[in-house]
Amino acid sequence: MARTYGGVAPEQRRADRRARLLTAGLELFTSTGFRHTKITDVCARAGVSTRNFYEEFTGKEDVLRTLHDQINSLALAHVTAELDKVADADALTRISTLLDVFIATVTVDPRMPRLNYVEAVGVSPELEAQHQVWVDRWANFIAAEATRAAEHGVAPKRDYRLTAIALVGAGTGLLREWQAHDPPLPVEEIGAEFRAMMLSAIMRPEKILELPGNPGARSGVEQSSRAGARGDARRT
Amino acid sequence: MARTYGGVAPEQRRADRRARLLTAGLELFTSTGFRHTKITDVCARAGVSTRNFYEEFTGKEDVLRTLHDQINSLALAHVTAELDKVADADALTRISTLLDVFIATVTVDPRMPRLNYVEAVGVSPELEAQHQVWVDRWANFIAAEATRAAEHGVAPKRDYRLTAIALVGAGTGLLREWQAHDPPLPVEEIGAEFRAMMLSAIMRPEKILELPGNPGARSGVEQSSRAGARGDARRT
DNA sequence: AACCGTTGGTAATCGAGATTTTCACAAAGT
DNA sequence: ACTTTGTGAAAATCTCGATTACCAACGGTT
Repeated sequence: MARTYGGVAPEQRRADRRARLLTAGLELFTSTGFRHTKITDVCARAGVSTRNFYEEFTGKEDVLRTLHDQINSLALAHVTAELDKVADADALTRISTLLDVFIATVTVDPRMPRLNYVEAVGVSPELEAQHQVWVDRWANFIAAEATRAAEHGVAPKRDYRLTAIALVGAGTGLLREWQAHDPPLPVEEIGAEFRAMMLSAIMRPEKILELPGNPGARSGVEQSSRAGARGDARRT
Repeated sequence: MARTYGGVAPEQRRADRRARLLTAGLELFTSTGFRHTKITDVCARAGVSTRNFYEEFTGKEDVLRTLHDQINSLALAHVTAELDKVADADALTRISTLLDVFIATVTVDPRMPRLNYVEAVGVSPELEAQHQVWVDRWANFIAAEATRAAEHGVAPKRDYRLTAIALVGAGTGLLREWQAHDPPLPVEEIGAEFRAMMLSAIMRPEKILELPGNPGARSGVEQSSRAGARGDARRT
């Protein structure tokens, strides 16, 4: 067993087919849409037989999950690499770096945000779990940098977990719009907005605003539990 | 034609079935997941035959689109109603109101954000278009309030379109996490975070930060077009 | 009370696409 | 050259769910 075929090792041939399937999947999922792409379409475009498909993946979703992971991993790798290079820069520079590299990486190819933020949503519990994991990772990243900024005295010392989650959401929203809009939104403006929002969210004072006399909105709409509605979220 | 059956007019019976189908759809789409719910499931739970189903809807997606629209419309109605009540309050109070009412409305039932931000994503071009329309509406709303704040001198005069889109994304992200997390995130903290982020994003100065000497990240990663990387996005 | 038009539920059809199996070939070892 | 075995294409099967068609029941009408 394990002979070399066609000049290349079987391992290599396998890897090639797998790579081609992933490429085809990325292309079709983001154009036809995941729901409407058939396995045979992917196989046809990749030049791979269905038999080989099932040798590599358990089904369509498996391909999607792999792509989703790949894209996030790629971005994370780029970000960590850059962050290492500016290991001892000031905190705000590091945050800007994190963000610039992230945006730069995923906007290289509009199919990446499309797959990550549109096609891979609401497909299966497994994929939702995977999404959850990545949101956590990115949020932790952001929170860690924010904490660092706080230690350097350029941001207040507080819990940044929710802020980080909201920032991940902001980035997701911007990128989803970016890839959907026609005419396309300029990448530079997306990046600038994301950066400004992140910096202002991190550097903002604990109490943004003490509402005068009338404290916020209060009326007809049935409201579940409205404690802490004046911005006094706090931990510990 | 048009007799009264079972005591009620046929119109009424139709409307009832339609309503029951929508309720069943909301329940099943958010538990089983849209992909994996079958039309017959919806019919069974609603106590409606497939024949009647096709009298009301063209298919599963039609139900989903209707629900998506309903939820957004509900939230918008609540928000505009409240905003009218504080028509001449100061700008920041209005913004807080907008936000509080929105959060209060959609967190009444976790199935709403689940359907809106998870199940209804990446299903079909039509649904994506509908999503786009709603993002635009909400973003315009936010941008209008921000502009109002600027006119009152509590925020800089600038273009708030992208900021508004990012804020919509932030809200989406927070709510998606909220409905997915176990143990659940406290609603009050979500609201507080969203409000703080919105206020700091709107009130932030034009130039958040002039990067010192080394201007941001620049290196290995291939970058598409990096003009404006120092935050000089501007219109007109 | 018999009739007719409308309505609803059930059961059959129909089609699409995923998964498996078969078959022929090609390449390596002997 | 011959056998053996991995490999790929295509065809066959097989399952599932959407859609349609049919039949029964019901209520008002005469």
